[in-house]
Amino acid sequence: MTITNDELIAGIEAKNSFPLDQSQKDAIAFGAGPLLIAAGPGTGKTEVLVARCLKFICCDGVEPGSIMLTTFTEKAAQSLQDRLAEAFLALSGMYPQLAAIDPSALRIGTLHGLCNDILQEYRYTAYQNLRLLDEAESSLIIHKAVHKKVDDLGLFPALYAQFDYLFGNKPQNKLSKWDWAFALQQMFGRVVEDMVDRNALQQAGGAWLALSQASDEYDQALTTAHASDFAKLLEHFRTFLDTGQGTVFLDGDGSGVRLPLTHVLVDEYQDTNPIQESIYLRLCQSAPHNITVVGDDDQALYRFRGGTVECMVGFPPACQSHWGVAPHVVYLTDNHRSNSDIVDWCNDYITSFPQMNQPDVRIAGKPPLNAAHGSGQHPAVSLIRETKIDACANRVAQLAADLKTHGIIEDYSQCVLLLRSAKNSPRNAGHYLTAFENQNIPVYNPRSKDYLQKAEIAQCMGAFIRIVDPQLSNINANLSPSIKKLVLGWVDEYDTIAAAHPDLAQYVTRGAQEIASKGVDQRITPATPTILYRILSHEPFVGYQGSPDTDLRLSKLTRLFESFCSQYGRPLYTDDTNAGCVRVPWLGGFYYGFCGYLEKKGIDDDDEDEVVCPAGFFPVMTIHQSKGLEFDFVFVATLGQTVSSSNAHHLEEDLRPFRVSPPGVVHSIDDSQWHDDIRQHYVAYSRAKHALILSVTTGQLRKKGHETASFGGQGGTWVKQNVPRL
DNA sequence: CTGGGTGCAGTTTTT
DNA sequence: CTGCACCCAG
Repeated sequence: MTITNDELIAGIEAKNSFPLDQSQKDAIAFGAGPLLIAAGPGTGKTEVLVARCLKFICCDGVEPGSIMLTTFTEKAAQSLQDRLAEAFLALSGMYPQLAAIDPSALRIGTLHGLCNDILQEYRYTAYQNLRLLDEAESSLIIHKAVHKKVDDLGLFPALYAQFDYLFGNKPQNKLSKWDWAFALQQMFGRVVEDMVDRNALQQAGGAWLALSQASDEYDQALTTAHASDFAKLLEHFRTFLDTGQGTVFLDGDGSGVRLPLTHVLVDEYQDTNPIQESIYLRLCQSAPHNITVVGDDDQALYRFRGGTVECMVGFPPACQSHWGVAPHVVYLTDNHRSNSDIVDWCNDYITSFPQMNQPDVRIAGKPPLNAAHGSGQHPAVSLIRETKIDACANRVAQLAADLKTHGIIEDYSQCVLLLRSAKNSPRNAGHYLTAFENQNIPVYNPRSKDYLQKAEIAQCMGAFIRIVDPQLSNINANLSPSIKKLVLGWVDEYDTIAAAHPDLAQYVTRGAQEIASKGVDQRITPATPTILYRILSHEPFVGYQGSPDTDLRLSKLTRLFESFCSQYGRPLYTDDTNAGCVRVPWLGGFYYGFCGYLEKKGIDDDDEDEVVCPAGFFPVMTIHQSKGLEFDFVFVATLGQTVSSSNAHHLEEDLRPFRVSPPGVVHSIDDSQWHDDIRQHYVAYSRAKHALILSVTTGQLRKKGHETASFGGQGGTWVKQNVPRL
């Protein structure tokens, strides 16, 4: 029924048609107990994780239903699932004895997804009939319900005094309700994700007590709304694990109906947060603690959402203190991605900073990357340097065009331009986008699209406003200029298309008339979200259907609007005192709450397809987006920024003394802001296969190693090689 | 190449 | 308010 480890390795190698290196084999074949795989960029960590999972199933005879495999994003989970299925298919073709195995019972997904499934599956009482809120919906609840409670309790001054960094530089008297809502949301999330002890907060008094009281109000609001947010989901799951039902989940029911959970594999462990760490350690509490964690401590990018590399760096001591065993550690160092000059450069870069050589910053004993490929003929790491950004941008675009005309690349999608922010503004992608346009190079930049300016959104919102507030009489002086501008822009957009779409115009006018004809406090039909759906059932919206972008954008809008309506009341009523007018408080909520959220936070376009970049286009993306990807020619720009701390750094530090389980590894804000900035550059630089080209202005280059993380810790003296002109 | 002044714009993102 | 791009003077 099973195969040997050697057969498995041979099978994987035959499928890939290239051999695995020795550390990859070691990682795949390691037996029972905790395993830490420290995998540098391009070392095949996903391959190893998939193979190790197959080893459990095909060699050790572990029931697939006893294995849990988690990753960080939905997209990564999907790709893991695909690769596992593909590899298993190949293996069972080679080894017929595997045919009896059904790998579909394996639990693969994001931790959030799996926790949600399991809690539903076990009908966990505290999680029954709860609606899982996305970030926007949770903001709306805080804006609507929690803000006022916190204000009534008089907690704002204490909270502002302690958490002023969450408000930029705004003085307290200038803060809007949304400023508070977003700040509170960050605090609440952090309290849960860092497993902060509420009792300890209470006893500390002052701002800490205020935070604890505010968090209670949020909990109350969630209970009232029968809802949970992402962080609370994990909290529920963590609690569940210590209940009787949780014991059944962990140990099985003995009858074989519920299988015990015996093997856990975690990808991207460097981005794990404390509550996730606690879940993983609890899942593997039974000996022999079969947990495999994979990641690269040098590529941690997600501190802003609670991830702390310290979980990964501190994994060996955590195993030691929880279970009294040290994990086996395997380093994957053979880089199969980049030309050896780039590998050398990356090794130099990451080690050139004294900050990275402090203890407990990187995993102990981590060797440098080892290039599996040789170097090419052309310079692999080079510099485009001009005095101004637009000149840099022109040279990048020129070089891209030249690469294409000289046949060095076949398609622009073999390249990428990496930036911290891909927004279309002069500070960010702006100059580059114009330069590409001038060279007639088509650009793929999903993050530069501005959702709210899209015609279909504007037309739909404009039509809705013309129904509920036809004279725009509730857009008063108190509404902030930016919200007003957004809303009036929508109405304009609708007005200009109304004549060309008489059916829609008629529906809108009739709707408005119907409201106008009602007396005070009359119910308006249909239900509020339905009005939006009816608008969308007319032209031009019907004609938009079938375009995936547009569909997705509109469905995002309707989902958010529904959630707004469930908070602010539906159906609509006419006002108590003004006949023929929608309730003024509702309109206030609509403009300040709903439109305010859209204005302040914006909405992102989803990139729906699996393709990284469509053929023929030159991709422009954020470094975050590029994580896990590779490109032949990598251009990196927006370099040279001063290293600075984020809200996440401060919240993490402020709440650390109150954590249920204090972290084993701690760094000061001054240090960790450097670590994070260096890691971000490292991710960017290590994407390149054939060539890495830095695009910098002389001004940016003037900053020395002690001012910016962009150019290495020795004052950037090793960035010498100018890119040759073709 | 560097010091210093002016004017303007204003992160990253996943569940 | 801060920090970056850009400009000018030496």
